[in-house]
Amino acid sequence: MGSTLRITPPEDYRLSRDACSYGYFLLAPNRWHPSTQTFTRVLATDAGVTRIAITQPGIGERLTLRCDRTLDRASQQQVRAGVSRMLRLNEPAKTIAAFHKVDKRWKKSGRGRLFRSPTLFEDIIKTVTSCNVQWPSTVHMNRRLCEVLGDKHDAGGSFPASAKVARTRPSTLRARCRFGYRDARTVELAKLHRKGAIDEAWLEDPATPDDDVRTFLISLPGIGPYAAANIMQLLGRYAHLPLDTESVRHGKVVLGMTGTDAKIMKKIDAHFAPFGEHRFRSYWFELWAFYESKRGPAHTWDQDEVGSTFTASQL
DNA sequence: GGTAGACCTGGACGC
DNA sequence: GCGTCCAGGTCTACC
Repeated sequence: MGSTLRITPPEDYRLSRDACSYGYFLLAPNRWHPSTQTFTRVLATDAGVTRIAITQPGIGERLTLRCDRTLDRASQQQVRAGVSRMLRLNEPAKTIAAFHKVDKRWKKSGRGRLFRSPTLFEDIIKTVTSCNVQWPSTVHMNRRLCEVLGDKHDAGGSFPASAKVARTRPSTLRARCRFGYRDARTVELAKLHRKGAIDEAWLEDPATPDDDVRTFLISLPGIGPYAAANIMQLLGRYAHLPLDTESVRHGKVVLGMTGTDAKIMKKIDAHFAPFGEHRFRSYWFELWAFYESKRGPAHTWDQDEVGSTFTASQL
């Protein structure tokens, strides 16, 4: 008999739309179940590891979190905080409306929130695992990382805490999690996080300028311009675009751009400039709409199939 | 400031 | 089954 928690989301919140909005919802330990429209994941708390299952009966209605073990008050708070961060429940309807005012294309569907991880550390590591590989490798690295280093649960491992990764040998990440040359960089990132050198409050503080955040992130091992821009959107800073080969494909195929890859990236940057501080969301939902036009709505995707085949060249 | 090449892995391809 | 090539972003050395 486990605990059941309930969270009241913003009035426009729709779980199937807002959870299935960014690729990380497909990465371990996250799992979306299309047949029941349920999100599950194994989550570590100070009191132990639990599997949570999140459902919502309808738009704006309360989210139900079913945990497979009974949680004490402190653990309940940790679960609530993690789920709130992951599902962007702190983004009220009015900030989404502000985005729709700038980019009216998404007003009807209501898109605006982007899925992320329960912790910044997980977002950073997931970003590193998405660099210089195709999607199936990112899927594999995250699954192995949870299996090898996560707290064990019948439903799979949790995402490991920075303290655990910091104690891990780079060779373990390389040999057992297929991290390749990202091994030492990942351990170094974990050490920096564990000792408090990555200050989430400062990074999320609206008073901290974007340029300062970007400069800091690029100073971290394994983080370059693409990864920094991606982590910034995960932090809620949407003014920069993480430009990669996928952006170039989008520029060519959807926007009809021509020229070298470098020129197309500059054109994309300029193309989305009018959306200002909402730039990334306009860019991303355009990409997402393209994927959904090929594969159907994201909340219907089969996770195993998408995990093994989802690459831009196959769309 | 710009650029070439190395870094790893997994998949595609040819033999 | 084996070898080769390629895609992917970051980092370093070099101009």
